[in-house]
Amino acid sequence: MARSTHVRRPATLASLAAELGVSRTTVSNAYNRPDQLSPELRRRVLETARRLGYPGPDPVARSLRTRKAGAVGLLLTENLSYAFRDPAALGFLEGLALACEGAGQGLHLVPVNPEREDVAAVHRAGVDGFVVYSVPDDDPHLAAVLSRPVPTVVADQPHVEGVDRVGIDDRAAITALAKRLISLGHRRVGVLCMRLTRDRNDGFVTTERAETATFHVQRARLAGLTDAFGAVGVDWGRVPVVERFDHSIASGASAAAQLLDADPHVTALICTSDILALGALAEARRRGLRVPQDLTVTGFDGIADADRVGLTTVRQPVLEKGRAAGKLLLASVDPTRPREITLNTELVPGSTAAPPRTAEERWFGP
Amino acid sequence: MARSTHVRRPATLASLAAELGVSRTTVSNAYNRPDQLSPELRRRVLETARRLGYPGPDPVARSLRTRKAGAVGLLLTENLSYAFRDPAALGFLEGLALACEGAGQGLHLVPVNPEREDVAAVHRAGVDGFVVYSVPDDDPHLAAVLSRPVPTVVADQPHVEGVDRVGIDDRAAITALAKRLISLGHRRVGVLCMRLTRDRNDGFVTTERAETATFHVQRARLAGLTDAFGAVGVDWGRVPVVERFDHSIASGASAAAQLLDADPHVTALICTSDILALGALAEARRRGLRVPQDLTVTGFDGIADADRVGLTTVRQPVLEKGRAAGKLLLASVDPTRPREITLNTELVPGSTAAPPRTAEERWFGP
DNA sequence: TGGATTGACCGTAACGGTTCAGAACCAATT
DNA sequence: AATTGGTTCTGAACCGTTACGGTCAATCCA
Repeated sequence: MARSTHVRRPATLASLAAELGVSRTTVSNAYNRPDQLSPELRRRVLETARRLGYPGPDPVARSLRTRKAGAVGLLLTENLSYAFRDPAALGFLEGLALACEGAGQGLHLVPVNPEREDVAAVHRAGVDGFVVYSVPDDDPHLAAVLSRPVPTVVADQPHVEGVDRVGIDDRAAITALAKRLISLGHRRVGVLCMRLTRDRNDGFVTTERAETATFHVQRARLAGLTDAFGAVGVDWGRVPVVERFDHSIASGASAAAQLLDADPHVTALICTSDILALGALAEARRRGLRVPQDLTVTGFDGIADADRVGLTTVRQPVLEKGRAAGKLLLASVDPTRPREITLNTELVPGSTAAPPRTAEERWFGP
Repeated sequence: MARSTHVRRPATLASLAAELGVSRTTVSNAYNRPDQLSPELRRRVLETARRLGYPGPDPVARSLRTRKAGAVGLLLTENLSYAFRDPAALGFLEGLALACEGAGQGLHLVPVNPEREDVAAVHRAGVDGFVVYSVPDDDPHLAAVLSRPVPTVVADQPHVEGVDRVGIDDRAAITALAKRLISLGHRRVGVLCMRLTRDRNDGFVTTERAETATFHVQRARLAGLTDAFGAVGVDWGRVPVVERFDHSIASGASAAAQLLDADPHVTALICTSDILALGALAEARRRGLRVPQDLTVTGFDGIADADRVGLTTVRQPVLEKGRAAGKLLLASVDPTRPREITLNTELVPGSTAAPPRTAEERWFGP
């Protein structure tokens, strides 16, 4: 297989037109509106194009003129590469890709380094709109996106007034999970959560920090837990909450260790993500704690691996979320579209939650 | 959090300049070359910009002028959404994203429908170059990519003269695996392979079809097997090869079933991908065949799930491949760059390969 | 037959920037 | 006093295309 010869970049629509002795409009029409010129002339145009090595209208110039880039930008909190490792993000991406594909739109992943505040990449992206996936309230990249005159849809977080959004009711979802644990008898629980702010803070979380977290989703989930346990008289100020900046199984394990070391009497570890919960399970195993007999562990998201190990969790429709975000964005011209989509979640009973052992059982076995 | 007021689209670099009574050049410099104007004036420019709701230089117009889009295009065979499900593709994507990120380049996923021959999306993508991942020799989208005057790197397949490429030595890699099976004593083997052409052909593969497959990688792998088994006198024409269009565990299972139904005496199933091999394992389990005692199964790729089940396979560095492709593309200006990168593979012994049972063992147990 | 319609094509004006070669000005040096 | 150098800003060309509003001749219809 040989590659066709490559002219350096001489041919343009204008040069083609000159060569043919027709107007640029006509050449343009040959490509974009075949019905606007005779088949014979069109054939000649296309053939001359081939002969001159003209690759067809330049996409960038076209975009400038038509004010359409044919692509949707995607902004993520994490490094791009991270998105390909986190199952929930991946599901979202798949759904978004599906929507884009359906509309013939490209998907432009914007390269941002979450550590640095370099916002230039956002300004450089030639896109017709942005989907912003799960970033903190004060993300400078988000601000840069919003400053651009293109429609934007936020997925999950944050809530921004006047900006379309798709997500779930995190607070209600985790409240339902908490109520289940409460009805099982758990009162002394611990919480593992994902990062609450842009700054790293691996360790225990004060009530104030929990309430002022700039990651809305985490804030809402913690608030949901406060709701549920507060309603049955648990003093939330005394509930240990451990935060981890990195979202990984190893983080979950170390957070669980830190929490269990500090408070060995907790009967349940409530994790705000499945990944953290998988880490907690690993740590429990390492300590010889049986789940759920000795310790209840719950997650959030409903990823495949959670399913595999029978994790008690909340399933959210991540793929559907991605697709909804894409559709919402692509429907931006339609003033009757919904401005906010809240998807349903589902409690997954799993097998990692059970009633806590009584004091007696603790000492004498079940 | 409230969104800043949004002007419809009045402000442009020119209007800003007019408002300020300076030239467009100066406004442009305020954004791109701060050292070219006094700090005071720059401050005024930026402040007026904010006041007028000017979002900064339009990325598309800038791209037109500078001839840089700041993004790399990625072309895949499958639907975009598929890429997020196939572990090998995912690893590649992660590596590619890493490379792009490092260079501050966006990653533009081109939406192609492999069923249709709609090549327009390729022409519409405003990118500085393309990475083409694993497409058939005769893919029209690839042809469209090559017709564009931008650098291109092909990953895996096909081999195109004059086009940079990164991949592995599929033929040698699978030959090594085959030799291992041969040394274990396998002579009667079956093969499960991925699609060989753009057309669906679920079923047995003739020698001719294998040799003329338009998916170069599959062709090379089958050829590698022919090499190895031919060398020990196995008549390759008699070796059953089953092809599946869809790449999924279910496909692997059904292909294994089809093969085992037709030839129950094979002692090993050689699969050209781990996914297919996982399906073969499932089918073996369903039939009550113990692996590796009753049946040897091998894969190719070295995905995480293969590792988990101890599959005998060939590991290829998918992430590294993606990164190499990205780097190669981004180094296109450098004439001393390598034009082709062949990465190393590694035989993973695993635990799904063992010597075949003898006829006696078959009847009387091991 | 004559007015209206249609088909095929064209000229001009954007689209919104960047770039480069200077101009204007001022201070310092020769 | 003339030269040099540096800073700050400008004018005009250019990037390659498509939208818009035509022109002009051929065809249609009653």
